[in-house]
Amino acid sequence: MGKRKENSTNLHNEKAIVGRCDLTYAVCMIGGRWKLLILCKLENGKLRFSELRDKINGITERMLTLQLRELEKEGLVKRTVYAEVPPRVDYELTKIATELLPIWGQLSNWGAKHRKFMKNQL
Amino acid sequence: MGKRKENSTNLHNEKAIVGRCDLTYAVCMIGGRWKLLILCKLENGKLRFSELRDKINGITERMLTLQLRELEKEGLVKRTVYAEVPPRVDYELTKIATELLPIWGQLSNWGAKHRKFMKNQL
DNA sequence: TATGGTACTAACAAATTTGTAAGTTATGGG
DNA sequence: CCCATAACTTACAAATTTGTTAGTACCATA
Repeated sequence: MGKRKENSTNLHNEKAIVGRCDLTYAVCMIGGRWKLLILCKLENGKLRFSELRDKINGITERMLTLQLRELEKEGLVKRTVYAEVPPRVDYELTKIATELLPIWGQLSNWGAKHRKFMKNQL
Repeated sequence: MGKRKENSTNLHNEKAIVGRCDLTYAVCMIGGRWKLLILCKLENGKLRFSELRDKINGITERMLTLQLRELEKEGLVKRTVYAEVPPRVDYELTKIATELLPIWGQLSNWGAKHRKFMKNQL
């Protein structure tokens, strides 16, 4: 997002953990505040910047841009720019990102179950 | 971890997202720097505080405490205190946490695959 | 010539998470 | 009485993420 400081313990720890653990690596990849939401919106096909912005309640253009840029770097979304005026850009999931979908389904089910479970604890 | 500020846009956004999306809810739950590592160490049974600390390279006692406390609140680990001196405390996964294990397996595989894929991009 | 729409970027501020360093508690053994 | 030990706390500082506000470029159209 902003650039990170080289030589911080923080960065060092993160690298050490992510470097060893594929699970943490995978989870870090989708760890930003809005990333999962963005990816979910793209499940059914391409969307342009403004469509994403309008579908995601509360996100600012800055945040949308930042998270899309990261997702792009990570190879999870593909960005296509059309040479038009006014500009048009669209985003879609990459192949490897779509392979996450079934896993998300399961995680999501688990989440729903956990949520109910916690409610009953009150 | 530290208490969060009521009425911040930040908190508000998080609540709104997590409130609606089971997937984000599930991912947030394991989102701290050290949480997955801790949970993984507990896969094979109970461990005491000092054992966790020693098995997790680079973690400080403060961080270990914080993350364990959250995991406990979230119902993912169970904490047991023995009335001894010096104190003894151990931690174990709860039932609902163990239901995540197969999903982690898949995510982890995906992570490994993605990592290879990215290497080949260079 | 002024306007409008789209997809951004820049500068700054606030909130949140993570790390550092130094205590604290209680008690059994010497 | 003093010390060691395990499992924490506390106060503070640094790093990182998120949010706010105000711009930018482009050119077809009015």
